[in-house]
Amino acid sequence: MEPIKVAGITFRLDATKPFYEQIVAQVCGALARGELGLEERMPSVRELAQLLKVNPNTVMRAYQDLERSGLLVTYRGQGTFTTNKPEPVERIRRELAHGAVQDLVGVMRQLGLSREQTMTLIQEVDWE
Amino acid sequence: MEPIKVAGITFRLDATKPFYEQIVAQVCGALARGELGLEERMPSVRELAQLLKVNPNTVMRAYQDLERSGLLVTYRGQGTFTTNKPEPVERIRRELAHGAVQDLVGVMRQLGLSREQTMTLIQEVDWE
Amino acid sequence: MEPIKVAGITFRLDATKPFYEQIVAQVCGALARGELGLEERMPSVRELAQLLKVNPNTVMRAYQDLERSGLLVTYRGQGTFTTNKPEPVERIRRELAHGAVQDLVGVMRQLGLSREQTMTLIQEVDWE
Amino acid sequence: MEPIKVAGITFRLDATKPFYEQIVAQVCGALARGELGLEERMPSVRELAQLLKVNPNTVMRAYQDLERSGLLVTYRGQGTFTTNKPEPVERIRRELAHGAVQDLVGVMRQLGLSREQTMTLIQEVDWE
DNA sequence: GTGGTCTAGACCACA
DNA sequence: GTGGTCTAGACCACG
Repeated sequence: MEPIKVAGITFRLDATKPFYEQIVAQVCGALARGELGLEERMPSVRELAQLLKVNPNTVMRAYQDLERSGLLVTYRGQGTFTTNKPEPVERIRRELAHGAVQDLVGVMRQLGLSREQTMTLIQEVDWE
Repeated sequence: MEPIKVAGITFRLDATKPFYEQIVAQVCGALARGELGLEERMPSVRELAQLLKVNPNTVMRAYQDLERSGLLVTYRGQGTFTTNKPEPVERIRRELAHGAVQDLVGVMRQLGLSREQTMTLIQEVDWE
Repeated sequence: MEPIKVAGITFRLDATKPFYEQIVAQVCGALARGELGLEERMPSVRELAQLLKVNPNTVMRAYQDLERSGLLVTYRGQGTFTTNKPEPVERIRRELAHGAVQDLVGVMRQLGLSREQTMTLIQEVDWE
Repeated sequence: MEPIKVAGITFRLDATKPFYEQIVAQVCGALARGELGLEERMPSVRELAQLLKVNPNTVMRAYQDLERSGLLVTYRGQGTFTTNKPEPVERIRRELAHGAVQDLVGVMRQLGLSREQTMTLIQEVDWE
């Protein structure tokens, strides 16, 4: 519903997609856009769960996914931090962008639309 | 899986999404591209199930979804046919294209990419 | 689609309900309205099937239902005729009307509508 | 069967129509009559299946139909709830009432009965 | 715990 | 032959 800001990240959850995926995506986005810096402390699992009104297991799963991607690291007893290296951020950013483009191209080709027709549709859509 | 062609439709199922959704998408695509004409007979539920090596219930669910969208009609005891009206096909085509563009824009904005950067990525990708 | 007239009966079949039910209903209707008289010869199964472009089995089933209701009688080698007694016609007419009213009342009560509200709705609908 | 009450809904299943349609109709009715409120939790698929002594798939199909009509919403892992908006309820209510009246009028006209004769029949029938 | 997908196989209504 | 309903039971994703 209404956005929730914490530690430079703006979270906005809706029921149309899995919560943990949305958390992953929004942390990725904040890192990719530079709103969330490197080596910054993340809210704790329980803290974030409370803020977002979701089950702690859900946040846990999101953090685990993000660790697997190299975007977060957990220091035992210290908490969870964003990576100190820019490479994983860049890599994930490229992967996500590429995947999204591939998904679009898949649908458009299935519908028999050309690249030009697709570009026109993207020109017409509101961006901001 | 290797693609299976029947009645102008090419089916290719994988395990990443529900089978019935993939069947729906591929029938939609065949109609949208004109490879599957209006008022044509669809393979029977049992026949397609056997060809795709899935359960008849799975095919039936896909056919029922397509009927709800107005793309298929069934005549009692006669079988299932594509609609004789072009409007539903055009409508679905537009809906799918619009949805795919919206999904892309959502991801790109989240990553902080501009419309121009997105267009460049689309220019770079192989289309056919 | 377009109505087909034969022996005082007007047939109009659509795909939304079973063909045999529609044939039964339309023969009943023709009798109830007096458009089809008593002791009249019905078209043969094969003849009617051809006219209505349906399977002869479908017409057969309709005739059997009508025989069971006492509206038709078959004389071997002579063909099928409407009953020579007015009672079955009146009885069926009452049964059908009563059944239709019961169906309506069932739905209206389920929706929590009163008899008065129902009467108002019926007043508003086009009759002819 | 004897009626089964749960969460403000009274279920009564018989063999004359598909179970899932009867479940749909009875949930619609409970919503339309206000016996089932907005934003209320529905019994879980498995729970209702057990109560009604039907297969969970049958209940699920009913719930999915109701979701498509906008009467129910499901939250991942949380369960199924009635909508928080009154509009879909009103819309369905009108659609069902209108359809039932149309069905009645169709039969009555086929039997050659006038609006007045029909009104008389409705006056005579028990309502509660 | 929740709903969702899928299978295997039975039985029915309709043409 | 066609589609449609239902069951029993498995497995998965999500919270």
